Amino acid sequence: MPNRYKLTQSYFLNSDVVSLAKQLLGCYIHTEINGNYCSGIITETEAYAGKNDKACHAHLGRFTERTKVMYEIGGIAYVYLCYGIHHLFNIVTNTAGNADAILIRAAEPTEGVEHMLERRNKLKLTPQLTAGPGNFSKAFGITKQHNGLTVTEHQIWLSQGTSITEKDIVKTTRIGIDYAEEDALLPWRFYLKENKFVSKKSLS
DNA sequence: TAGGTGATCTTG
DNA sequence: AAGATCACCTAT
Repeated sequence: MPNRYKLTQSYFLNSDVVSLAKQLLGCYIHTEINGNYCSGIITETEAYAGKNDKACHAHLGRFTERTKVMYEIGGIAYVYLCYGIHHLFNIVTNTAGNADAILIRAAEPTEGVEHMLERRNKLKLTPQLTAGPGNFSKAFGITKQHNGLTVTEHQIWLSQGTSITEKDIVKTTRIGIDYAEEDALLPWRFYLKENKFVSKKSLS
């Protein structure tokens, strides 16, 4: 694996979840699960801004068995089951009590593609192998059993990537949150403009 | 474009 | 205790 700087917990304590969601683009994500090492470049993220965001599971301080890890200190995983099938991977950010999180929606594979293909039951590397939050998590081997684990040590960790500038980033609305009324219009989904490993290109 | 899928949450 | 909901994906 390339020698890169691992992102430490302090990186995830940023109180500006929207700007951090952008900064994660271009960073590497690594997993080593059941001995299978994989890595990829993060290409698509969404920001969820805690209690004041109608699209966030922690909106209005909702505190349940499922959402409780969102209130912990930044730098841990929030993984939950969506539509009965998909394990969606989020990184909790900010200091404890804020419940901010960033959904990782897609990545471009760099290492361990054979493990991704096997987990996804595919033969060829195509964008849909790792684009879309359910596909991404499955390819990288992330499941609900990683809920609450740090993303700065073993099993799941991130490292610095190439620097990305504003002009490389598309900002658009988040997906699948029509119930969030006016917050559904916030441009809090970010992806790398020239990258094919993205779940859904915005119109225009 | 519709249907599968099942944990989670809300309501009665 | 039951029904609605859901940060999605795949194949017709």
